[in-house]
Amino acid sequence: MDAIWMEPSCGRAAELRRGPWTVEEDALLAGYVAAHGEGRWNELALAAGLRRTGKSCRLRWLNYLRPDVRRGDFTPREQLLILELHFRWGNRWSKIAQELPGRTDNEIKNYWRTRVQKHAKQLNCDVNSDQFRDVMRHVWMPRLLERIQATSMAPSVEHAESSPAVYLMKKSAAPNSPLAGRSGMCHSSSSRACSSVSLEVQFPSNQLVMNDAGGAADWPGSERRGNGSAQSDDMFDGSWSELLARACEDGADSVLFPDFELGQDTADTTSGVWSTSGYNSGTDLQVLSASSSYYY
DNA sequence: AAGCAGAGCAACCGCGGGTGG
DNA sequence: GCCACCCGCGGTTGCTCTGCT
Repeated sequence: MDAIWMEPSCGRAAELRRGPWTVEEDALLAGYVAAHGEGRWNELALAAGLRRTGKSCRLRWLNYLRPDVRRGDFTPREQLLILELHFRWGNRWSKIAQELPGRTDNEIKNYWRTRVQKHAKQLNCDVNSDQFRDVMRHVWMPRLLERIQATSMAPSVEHAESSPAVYLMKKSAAPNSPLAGRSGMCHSSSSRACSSVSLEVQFPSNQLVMNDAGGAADWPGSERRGNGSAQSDDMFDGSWSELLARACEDGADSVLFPDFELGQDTADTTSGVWSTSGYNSGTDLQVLSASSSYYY
């Protein structure tokens, strides 16, 4: 890189290194943190003999070296949670990351920017527009729920028992709901599109720690990138993007979204009623979980 | 095979909040 | 109350890899 590496024994103030971390630097940092713990990053950088800023050390540790950091594609559950929490908190990446064990704010932020914003751009929608939010609420999120449910129902899938307890029921919007109160939400001039979706997904405590990307292999338009070892679970890929493009171009009223009616009583033992038919029938949706309630 | 463009991700930067002197 | 320092967060940049032509 452009910076100069100097031996730690050199007494002079050395050039600070920038750019990608080397294996040696990683080992130094990880070893020092293991021995002395996190925090006081500037002091740590000096004591460990790293020619890095404290900020850089902290970032490297949190985003890469931390033992519990989890890598790989986001599962449908994680995608749904990201969408859900972004509705609630906006670009509060670190806050969102707290709800996804093993995932970093940087990773989530990158996901949002590379996947979600990319597709918003493809649809000629602003990612923060009500139009795009409606598409996410009424198309993407139900589809994710469907996939989560489908995965949990597959008897041969190893993680079937870890499916989230997802309930969905029709519910009127909470009066104090920020989303319900947002002006311009009814872009399609349809009152049914004004439904304020309260989504809520409960994950078993161990759920997000495991790599449960199974079941995504045959999703149409799934793309491979990077080392090619992972297959995307991106719900916006391929034909789905085309559908959404039509939705944005024509307006929700003129597009028949798939009816993600899933059979009742067909899921795991925790399954209740879940259907997006509320969208078509003019009622609001709510996903309930056994743990807490999210109201918009 | 080479060049190009786009996607994804790691890392950096600037700012604001918190804390201690 | 003020200042300096540290930490954490969100936004941005730039490098690397892949696929396409």
